Amino acid sequence: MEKFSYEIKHICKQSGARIGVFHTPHGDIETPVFMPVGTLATVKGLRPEDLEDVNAQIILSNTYHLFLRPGEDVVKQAGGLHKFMNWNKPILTDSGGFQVFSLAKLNKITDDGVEFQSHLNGERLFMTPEKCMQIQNDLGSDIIMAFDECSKPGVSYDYAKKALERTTKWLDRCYKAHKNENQMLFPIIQGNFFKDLRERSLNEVAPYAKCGIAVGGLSVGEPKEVMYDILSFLQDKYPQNMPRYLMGVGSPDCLIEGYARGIDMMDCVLPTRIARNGTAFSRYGKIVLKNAKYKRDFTPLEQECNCYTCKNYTKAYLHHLVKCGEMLGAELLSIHNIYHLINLTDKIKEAIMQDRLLDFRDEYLKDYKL
RNA sequence: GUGGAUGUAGCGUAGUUGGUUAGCGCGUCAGAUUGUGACUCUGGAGAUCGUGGGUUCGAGUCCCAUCUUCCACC
Repeated sequence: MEKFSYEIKHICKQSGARIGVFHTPHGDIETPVFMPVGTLATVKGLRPEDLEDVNAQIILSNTYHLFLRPGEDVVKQAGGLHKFMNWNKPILTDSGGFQVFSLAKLNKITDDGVEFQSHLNGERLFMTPEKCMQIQNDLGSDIIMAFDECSKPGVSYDYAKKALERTTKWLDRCYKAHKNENQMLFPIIQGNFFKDLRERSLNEVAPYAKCGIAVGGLSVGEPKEVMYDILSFLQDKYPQNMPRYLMGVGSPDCLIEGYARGIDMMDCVLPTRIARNGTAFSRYGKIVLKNAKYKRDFTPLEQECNCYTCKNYTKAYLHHLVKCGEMLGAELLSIHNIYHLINLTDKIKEAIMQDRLLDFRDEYLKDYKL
């Protein structure tokens, strides 16, 4: 019996957005799904119980970070990532491809792999597709990502082409090195902002996609319209019978726009990062809790929100916590922000079910301040 | 009462032999954050330099008076 499969339950007639169930060894995931990010084997500020409370179905963790600290051997010895961090639902690990480019001091990219310096201590290290697979195999996540090269916005056509070709070659090596049938390998589509390169990348990596494919290299600083345009272009070209994962997105508006373009899975650090800096999502836009106008606002972040934070705390209290730099403020805001995106995804599911996601988007964005 | 010290933004302070628009930290106000280096980054507002007079081309800086606070002595 296959350990992974994807069942499509409904396709929105208006947008093409899908509702489905992704079966994995650690349980089913209803899509569309928003995945909170837990880089260092913890979603910052939330206990696993909190994640359950906000209805998180799957979380993300990170190969690059866990490789550097504590080391994949430690996680393996602990019995795998699920046991190590006490989270028994599905986990997706990012490959470290992005981090090697965004965090580490990059020394050299060759066809063989990437030489980089650890952001922790400057140690020179070498990452290859094979090493990346070995680390993710040891971590024991359910979904593992291919080691890719995420080219930056603004690079030349020729460089973007070279990066996508290398990504495909590395994918082939990932595929050959990966043996664990309890882990699904997601290929990643690159190609920067050139449509023909995107299409080419999709066609090259699709044969390696068994139950899931990802779009990388977007939401890296380009205008949103550029991302939406690429996503629209790709929408009818993906393999149909598997989930599509848009990496690193997003904000509430990006979630809606992404799902409306046939994306099934997204992840983003935004809800937890802005929470740590004192900002909350709301139906009408961001709430910056630092602002003085909340000093005596004894109402919840959102009256109608059912999250733990909104049910028990006022904006005045959150304002106080944020102003004092108290960690509870970051925790409560993280809970709310993740709940907000997951709850929004639930509303989107309803709209897909009713074949009216585009109407829903227009209604939603009309009152949403970007 | 006498002698000494002190006074610069809400708080703490820098300011050279007198020399452009009085600098900094905290606080304050507002923005940013998208496959995560938690507690970050960017920007704004806020000072008739205790008060009054004098010297000087020019005074936070020098002189006189006065007030505040603190210390010591009677």
